[in-house]
Amino acid sequence: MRAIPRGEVAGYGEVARRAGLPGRARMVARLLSHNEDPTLPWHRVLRSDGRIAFPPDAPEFAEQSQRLRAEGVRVEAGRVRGVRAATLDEQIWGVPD
DNA sequence: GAATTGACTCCGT
DNA sequence: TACGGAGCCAATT
Repeated sequence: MRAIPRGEVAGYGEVARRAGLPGRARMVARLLSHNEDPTLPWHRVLRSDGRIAFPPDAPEFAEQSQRLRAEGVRVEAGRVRGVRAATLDEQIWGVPD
């Protein structure tokens, strides 16, 4: 997850796969929900459809959007624009699959 | 050990 | 793009 460059994002599934745990997207989500490490760029992790995983009324939603925008990522109504959310495996790790 | 519960994903409408 | 349904995995009840 820390390998995700500033200003880029990745999906839960992507992260799980790169961690050697295909199909464990929910596990990643669970880890994040319990994570306490402030240096972990959790805000760069989105759902497969490129949207923020929180409901728009959740306080985390605002925080994540803000953090992303602070990195130059365009966020509109909980959806991330300008970055491939589900398939930048290659873009990040140079793995063509 | 069955039922429930998510910061999930895929597919058909 | 939005919805609903089914599948999924691990932790919790």
